[in-house]
Amino acid sequence: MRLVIARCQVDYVGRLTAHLPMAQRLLMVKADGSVLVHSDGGSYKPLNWMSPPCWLIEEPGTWVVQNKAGEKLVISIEEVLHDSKHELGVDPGLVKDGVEAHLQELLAEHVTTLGEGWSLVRREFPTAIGPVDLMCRDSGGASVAVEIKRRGEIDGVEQLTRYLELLNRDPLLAPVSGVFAAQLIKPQARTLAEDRGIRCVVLDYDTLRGTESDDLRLF
Amino acid sequence: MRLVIARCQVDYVGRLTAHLPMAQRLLMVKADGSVLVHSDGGSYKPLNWMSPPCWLIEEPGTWVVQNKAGEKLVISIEEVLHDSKHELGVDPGLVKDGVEAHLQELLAEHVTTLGEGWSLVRREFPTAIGPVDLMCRDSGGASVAVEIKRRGEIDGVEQLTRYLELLNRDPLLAPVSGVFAAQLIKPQARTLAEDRGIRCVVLDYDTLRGTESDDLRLF
DNA sequence: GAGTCCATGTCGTCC
DNA sequence: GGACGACGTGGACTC
Repeated sequence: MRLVIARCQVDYVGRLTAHLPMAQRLLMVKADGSVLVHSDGGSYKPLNWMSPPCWLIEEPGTWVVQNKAGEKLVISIEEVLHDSKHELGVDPGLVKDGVEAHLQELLAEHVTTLGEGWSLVRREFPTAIGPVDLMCRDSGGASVAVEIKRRGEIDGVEQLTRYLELLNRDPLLAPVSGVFAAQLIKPQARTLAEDRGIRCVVLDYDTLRGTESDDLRLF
Repeated sequence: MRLVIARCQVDYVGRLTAHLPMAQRLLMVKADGSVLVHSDGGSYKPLNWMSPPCWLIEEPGTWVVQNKAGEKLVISIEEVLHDSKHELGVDPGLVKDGVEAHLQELLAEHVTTLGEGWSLVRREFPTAIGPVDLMCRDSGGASVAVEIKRRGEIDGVEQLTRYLELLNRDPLLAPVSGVFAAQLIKPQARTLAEDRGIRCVVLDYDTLRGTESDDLRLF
């Protein structure tokens, strides 16, 4: 990784056109050739950048970074205040927990959270327009499609509605009802869902995990 | 801005839980207290970070960055390989061109691109669930709601569908038809749109801009 | 503050 | 490689 602090001006031409006037910034050149232009504030997003795979051509006072698609980043350098290189090696990568995939696993294992006597047909139940998170049967044997979200918003309700519309055309499955399950359900999403006859269920991640721990403790 | 190259381990606890094993990385501390942890590859997104406003408490071998919401980033430092500080000053900021807002402007000025004799009622036509990009009248005086996207995907069709459903309840406007206009329309979005009686129009940014230039040349 | 929508979104995964 | 959905989405803008 190369770190350069420089007074520079940056122009990007690609999916859009963008210009950064002359000012002092950090230029970060990663081992894969990608370049990031950071200011001393804002958030984690650089002011400008080029993602790998891309190539940096360095001339005195001008860097040109290009990718295969023809997007181009031109950096004009007026003054270099710092320039250092560092060997970091390959990163072992991030380990995450608590995301939707895990919620789905937990709920699949404890499908009775949704109703007494319910059973799981399968996770990622395939349809022509994409997989339904969980397909279940309720205690009466009726099909229920379950959409799981961390944050339940209007998009998720639309998604489940599309699935239900399609699934209910299949005479082997119909009638299929819907459950919208999320750690947090926004009021507007709840209103839309209930208006469409979709049941809303708020999930508690710790309780689901706790249930799992309890199960394990039985052995 | 402070740049530290260090062998470190990072743990984030907040909206999710994430862990980075011990390895060499760049730690960037910005003037506003925000912290970014970068590896020597990937793209512009840091492996881990804390956005401002947040506070860094530095102890020997351990940094703790926290925000008001209680999210926490704990960085355990085993070895420091580089540590430098730089005064960058405030950045003048980025100037952009070619985004959706500009597409909307251009199409609003050249609404006849959509059809002979069409006229613009208004941009950002207000509805209870959000503004419609363009409200037009066709040559016969019928209302047309236009949704503009840079990339036309399924979400955009759903959005326009919601607007149309609402607008068609208004006897003063109904019947309202829909146009889905985008620089690129994904096949699935096109299928869904046309299935719902929504017309799809592919926009050419340069042609729209060219049309504008021609107009200007007349003066 | 909540709701809504754009983004050079980026990122993973599945096909 | 393309399509699709999640994201610690972030950020801007409206009400």
